[in-house]
Amino acid sequence: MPSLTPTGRVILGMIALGKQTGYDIKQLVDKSTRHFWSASYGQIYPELRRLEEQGLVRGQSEPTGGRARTVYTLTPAGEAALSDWLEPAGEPPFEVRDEGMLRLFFSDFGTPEQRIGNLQAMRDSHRRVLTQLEALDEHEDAMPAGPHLTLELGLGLHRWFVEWCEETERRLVQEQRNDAD
Amino acid sequence: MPSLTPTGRVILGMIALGKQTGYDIKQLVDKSTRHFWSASYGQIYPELRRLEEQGLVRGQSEPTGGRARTVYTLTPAGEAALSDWLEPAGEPPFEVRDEGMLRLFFSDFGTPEQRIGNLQAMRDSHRRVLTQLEALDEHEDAMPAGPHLTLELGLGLHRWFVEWCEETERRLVQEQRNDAD
DNA sequence: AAATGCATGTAAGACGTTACATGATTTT
DNA sequence: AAAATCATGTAACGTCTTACATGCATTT
Repeated sequence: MPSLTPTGRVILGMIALGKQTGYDIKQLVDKSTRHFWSASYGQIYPELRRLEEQGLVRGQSEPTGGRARTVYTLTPAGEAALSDWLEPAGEPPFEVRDEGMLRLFFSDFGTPEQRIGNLQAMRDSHRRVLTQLEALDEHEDAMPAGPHLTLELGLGLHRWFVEWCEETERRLVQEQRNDAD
Repeated sequence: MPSLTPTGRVILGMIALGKQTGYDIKQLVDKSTRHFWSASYGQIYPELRRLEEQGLVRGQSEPTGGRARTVYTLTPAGEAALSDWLEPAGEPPFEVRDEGMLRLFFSDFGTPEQRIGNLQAMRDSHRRVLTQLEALDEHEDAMPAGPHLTLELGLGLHRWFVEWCEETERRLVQEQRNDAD
């Protein structure tokens, strides 16, 4: 049996959470896991069909009026696959792709102003994510423990990032002033 | 003129830093940017040729004894492209793919032990990265400001992660005890 | 003599986004 | 009547990893 693809993992979980259509799944991904795990329609719909072929989900046509609609549920095999995957296993893949950091890394080839500008751009982008996460945090009470944990983690992480950028910016500005003397 | 591909960006910068061969570039990527920007041989070698076609780098054959070796340098156009890209521009792409967090997110479908186990696995993986970064930090003095900044950022980030995991683990264990009463 | 490091490369496939297309339903 | 939302899907393209293959040079 072929193992779950990356997008397959999130889909299975989202169906377990009660999301029924590809559209629903995408909505929730954008709202809740986007900051550490994203997915696009171009992945979701084909993957749903693959999961069905593998017998992990079952889709039933349930139109809303004249609008086509396929509702998915987990099969017992799907529940088992989700359960298996939830078992802690070695180092879980962790990846970051941060172009702001890459610009910082090569910032010796630019001006001090560019370096600080890039730092500010990073700060702004983390602030923006933070604002979005803070909006979600207001329905905190209606949230299961798992989603709540990752929300807290995201909030803490981006707050830390913003602070680091601010602190570093102050330090660089200070150093620049000292050099001017 | 076609814009720089993701891998193209890091290659151009690495050549500017004095790395001459595909092999050298890969070594430095693994040592220094891996934690926020990775690249594989399968990308690097073809991309070097594309960059040459675009006139951004120039390759010259400089064998070491009987061993083939191609040494790359930036052309003026390549320097300009690097310089352009270094200019702060909007929100720099930032992506995280964290399977540990995804497991946490769905942890309501598992046992409390699994949740804690996954938290510990996350902690361990961040500790491992931390150890690697700390080893690099010892040659701190010989490091340009840019690379030094990103190293500090990586150290702080993974330290924060480890602490968050530890703190959360304590809290979860505590709650589990309370529930047992 | 063997192991490690230097050096280059490719083929296959997995993974992903973007942009486009379509049309019904609900809200304003 | 228009705009927003619900709902599904595909084609093209871009990107990336993995696994494999090759062979010289240097160190042990």
